[in-house]
Amino acid sequence: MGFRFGANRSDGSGEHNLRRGVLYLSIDNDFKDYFPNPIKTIISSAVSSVSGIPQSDIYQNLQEPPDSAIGDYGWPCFSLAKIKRKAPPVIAAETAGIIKPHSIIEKVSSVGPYLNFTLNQKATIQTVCENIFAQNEKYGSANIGSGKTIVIDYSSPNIAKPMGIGHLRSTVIGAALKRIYQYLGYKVVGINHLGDWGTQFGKLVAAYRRWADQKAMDDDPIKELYRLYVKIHEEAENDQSLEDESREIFKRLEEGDPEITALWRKFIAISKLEFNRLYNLLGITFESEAGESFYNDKLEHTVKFLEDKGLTKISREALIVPLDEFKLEPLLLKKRDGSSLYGTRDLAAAIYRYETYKFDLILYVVGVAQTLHFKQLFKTLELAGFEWAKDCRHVSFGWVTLGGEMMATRRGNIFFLEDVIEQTIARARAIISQGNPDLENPDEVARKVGVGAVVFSDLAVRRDTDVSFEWERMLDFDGQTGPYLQYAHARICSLIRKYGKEPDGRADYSMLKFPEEFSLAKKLLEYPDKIKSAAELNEPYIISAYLLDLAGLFSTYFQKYKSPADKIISDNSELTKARINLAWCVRVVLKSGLDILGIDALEKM
RNA sequence: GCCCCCGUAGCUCAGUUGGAUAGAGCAGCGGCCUCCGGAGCCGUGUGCGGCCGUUCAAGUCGGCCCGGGGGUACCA
Repeated sequence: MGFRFGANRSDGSGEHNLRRGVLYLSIDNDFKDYFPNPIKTIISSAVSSVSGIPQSDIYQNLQEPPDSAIGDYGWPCFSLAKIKRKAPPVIAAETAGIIKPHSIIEKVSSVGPYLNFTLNQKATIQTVCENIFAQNEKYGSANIGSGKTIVIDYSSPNIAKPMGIGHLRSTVIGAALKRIYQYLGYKVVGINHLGDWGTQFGKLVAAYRRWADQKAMDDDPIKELYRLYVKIHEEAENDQSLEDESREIFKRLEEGDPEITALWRKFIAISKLEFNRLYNLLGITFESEAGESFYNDKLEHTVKFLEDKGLTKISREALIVPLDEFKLEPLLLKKRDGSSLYGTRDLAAAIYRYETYKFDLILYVVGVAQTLHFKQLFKTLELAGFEWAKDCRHVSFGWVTLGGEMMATRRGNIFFLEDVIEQTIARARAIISQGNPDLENPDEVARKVGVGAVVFSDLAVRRDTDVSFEWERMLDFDGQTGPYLQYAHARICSLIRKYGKEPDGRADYSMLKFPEEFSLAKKLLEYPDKIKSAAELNEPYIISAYLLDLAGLFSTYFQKYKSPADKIISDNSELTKARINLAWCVRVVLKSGLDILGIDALEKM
């Protein structure tokens, strides 16, 4: 079976780094001294050498002044003032006098307690453009994760329920995180922890036996299973015997009852067909699809292991891991009838995954409702002596609400993901017909735009905020949307097509004198740090927000200068070269970011 | 009951882990194709639920109150 326990075995990388009494993740040090912005690196290095404050602290605290007339980067001197025991404005002024200008940093000044740095426009634009031309689609990538493995548990839908718009969150957040970490050099194992086991199957079988409509099962099996699922939950509200019956059926499934097992297989086959169709549409892939049932033969080992460690006890006829000294509810391992629970299976899964992948970090992209569950799970792993328990993270996300109410399959108030995507594709198709009827592959483009709109809607906000679903907004492709980003990308592609040559990165960047050109360069400079932050916080929306900024700056720039001399493509071939190079860099970053989010960067739309 | 999360513009959301004057999109209104794509751009108003505290500095941290939600033993 290949299943064994490696408690207390060190993998060599999992040192306990203590700061503020918090156990550091094994990958935290990977980020600490990663300074991808060359200009911030120069500034923070200079400030560090005159102040003695660690460069990483300074790098992290460099911020954009409220007005670009003050400077392009600012650093608050309060921490240094405290060390030197002088007033912050005095320290700022003194320090500004010490630090020498540089070819890129043309002015060091102070305003009140802030130390400010003004960049040279030409040197900045040139630096960033040459950087991006040199790295192309690898701009912003890194090898800080080289040799390390991250496991991400995402999507993980439950069998026999259609995928609702709510399930999309785990799926697209997890898939984006996977690409973010891969971009930083980590090996990532994406796992679809299918909900293919548990008492819910007992419920489903009970419902199937009672109310299944064979014709409906043939026509649209997933919808029929959904109907049964909702119905049994409704009926069970007033009929306790249904709950008991369901538990009994699940127990027999766990014991291998052939008839129930056959039904179970049938339900899984139906669901997987539907899931795979959606995964294809969304471009989602996994390295492993070991679902809950996969661990069925490993549960006894797990339970016995915990028993041998003396962590368990019987309470109210159930086998539990008491956690009250940590102010947590107990983790239930076995019901009174001996059957397993999701906690049992998650324990076995975590251990199996560590044994199999030797991960440096494992992320569970699961809704916020399961916060307590993961606290219990991680604490139990810690108590069992697994030092990697500190490398387990619940990456939670908020609810999808509908008119202020939580969407939940059981309540029956969900929208089917497939229906939603169909609608957005249809909307995209309509816009194409109206605005760009000569497009050669309108259906393909409509599909990519529609999917992009849906995916982006879930990646555009912080994970933990609940998102309210509104058709009106989902079908609106204006403003802060996926199609807006795709449109900006397509426009730049169109420009470069018109230019007719492949830009090579060489140009006289001193010719770029517009403030928007400077702003774009500075924005492009931020991209690698955004990737870093997105990984540190496990927040893909950081990339989404950044791309909106970037696309917005470009759109403004593009539309503002319309006179023949100021246009990107003008009679002045040297100037055109420089401008096209900058636009090309914007395109590279837009495409890179969209790729990471899982949205197709279109050349025409 | 106990624990956790959340209240920012009419709506949907940001706010760089405590920093300089709280920002976007949508909706509304008013403008912009002598076209490098109008799925775009420009202009225009209102806001941190309330009170007290911590300190040089609070939308951000702490306490209490009000309001909304979630979790809380055999569902996941």
